[in-house]
Amino acid sequence: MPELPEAERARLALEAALGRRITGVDDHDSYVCRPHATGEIAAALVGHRLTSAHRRGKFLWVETQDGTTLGLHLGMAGRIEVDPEDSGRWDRFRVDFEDGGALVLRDKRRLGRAVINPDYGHVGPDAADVGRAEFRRLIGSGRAPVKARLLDQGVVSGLGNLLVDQVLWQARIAPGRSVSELSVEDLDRLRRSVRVAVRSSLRLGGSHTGQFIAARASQGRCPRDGSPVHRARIGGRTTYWCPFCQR
DNA sequence: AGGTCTGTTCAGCT
DNA sequence: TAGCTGAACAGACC
Repeated sequence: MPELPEAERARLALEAALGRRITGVDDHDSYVCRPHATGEIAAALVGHRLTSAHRRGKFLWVETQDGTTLGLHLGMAGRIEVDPEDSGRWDRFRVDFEDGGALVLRDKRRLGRAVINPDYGHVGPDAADVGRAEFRRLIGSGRAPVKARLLDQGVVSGLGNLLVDQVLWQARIAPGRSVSELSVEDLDRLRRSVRVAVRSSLRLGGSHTGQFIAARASQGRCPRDGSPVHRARIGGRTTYWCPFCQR
């Protein structure tokens, strides 16, 4: 379920749709395609070809040769399928190509999005390559719990609930700590953990591959020191951490 | 059976 | 103003 690594997999899948002439678009799902009226996305895309596929954090977009962009987001349960073998009631958005293939946003929960010329100006730098100075400034200001701040896609984009717990465990920082209490050394260590955890999850194939996530799932013990893992709601999300090694 | 959940956006509070 | 909560989406899983 989609965090940065799943979004990157989707971006790779989108590359298979490039260069092919669009002959039809099914954009009738008014929730997934809001704020567009039915037919608006079709009118913007039919007759064109997609030329490139991009991603920042969990936000995806493809471009056509005339400069139109189609923004896509996987929500909590979405997948991108190019040339799917079947179709069904979970296909919330569909682009058909002249060659008979298609690009589909398949999403049981309907939390995915398809938008023409989306404004992603509010989306922060990608978690995989956020710079040190930028990270210090964006994460370190204010008083929010550090977990809530890391989940804010406008600050750094790509981290979801699972990755953030993994990152904070690696950095040995308790999720409820206020960012105002973090030293520059804390912030730099946290940034290293963000980059390491994200790159590792990309390599291993998903946001669920972190070492701490296994302990979390089995409501077990900290892989580092064996302490019982605590659970609480922080930043509006269920959060697991080791109260012994995370301070 | 009812509660929870890997995401985003927005309204409404404090 | 920053930051929180709940609603909306709708199925899977405990």
